[in-house]
Amino acid sequence: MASLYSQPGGFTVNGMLSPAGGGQSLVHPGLVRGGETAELGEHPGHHHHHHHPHPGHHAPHHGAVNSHEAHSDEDTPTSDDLEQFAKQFKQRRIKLGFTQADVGLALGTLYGNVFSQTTICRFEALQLSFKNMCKLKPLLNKWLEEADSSTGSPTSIDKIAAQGRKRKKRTSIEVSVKGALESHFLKCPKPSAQEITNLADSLQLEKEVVRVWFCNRRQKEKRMTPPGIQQQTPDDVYSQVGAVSSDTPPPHHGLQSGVQ
DNA sequence: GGTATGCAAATAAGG
DNA sequence: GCCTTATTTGCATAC
Repeated sequence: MASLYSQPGGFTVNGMLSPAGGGQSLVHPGLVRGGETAELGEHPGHHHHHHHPHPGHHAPHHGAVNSHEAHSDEDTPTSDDLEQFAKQFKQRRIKLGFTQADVGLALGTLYGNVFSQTTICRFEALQLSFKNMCKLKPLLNKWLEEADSSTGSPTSIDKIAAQGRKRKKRTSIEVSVKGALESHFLKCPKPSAQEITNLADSLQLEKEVVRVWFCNRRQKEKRMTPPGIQQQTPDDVYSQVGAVSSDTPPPHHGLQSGVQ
């Protein structure tokens, strides 16, 4: 019973109707299909081979990514399909006079989940993971149909929307509060439930927010300090000889999509 | 004004 | 229930 999220009924917990702001961000790269490399992602001045707008030819799953569930209508699109769609989507969207934020909001009226301008932006720029792109494509496609089938007549795509938000609104933690959390983290990276409760209470934050903050903070810590790495300053080098690993793995953990 | 993007909340999935 | 890891998503703000 705990719908601690914004109730799809009326008001939201913290800001009410989203100011429609929002950007999105993620990071990189490109859609990488299950295991094959997709040349999506970036193309700073490069070639373009547009071929086949041709249905009938499906994704060449390499028999690895093959799913067997819910593929009612569409199979997994290929990276080309997505690229194609994204481009066309953006073009139409603009032609119809809608902004990315408009679309994000409209998705809320159509489906119940609102998306931010950021997400729409990233979709258009192919900056979401392949899987994520596949998930959003149908929604955007539907909006597109809805939108241009009714050119001229404002249908339902523009309303207050934002009613059935499923995702909790992102909490903005004040700088001073962050500082407090940070100092607690240094003392104790893994506080008990009780400690979290106390901390949440004193900082005037929801317990869940504090718990998640610590989880995320720990993740960040790991990213910053991959195992096998000796955080050593140039000076330490001299005194640490032969102490540990002989090499220094790159501090970067850039995988395909995810870590930032 | 919209749009892009860095940092990081919130979520998903397996323990 | 909470943790971890991987990922999705958006606030805030720079273009």
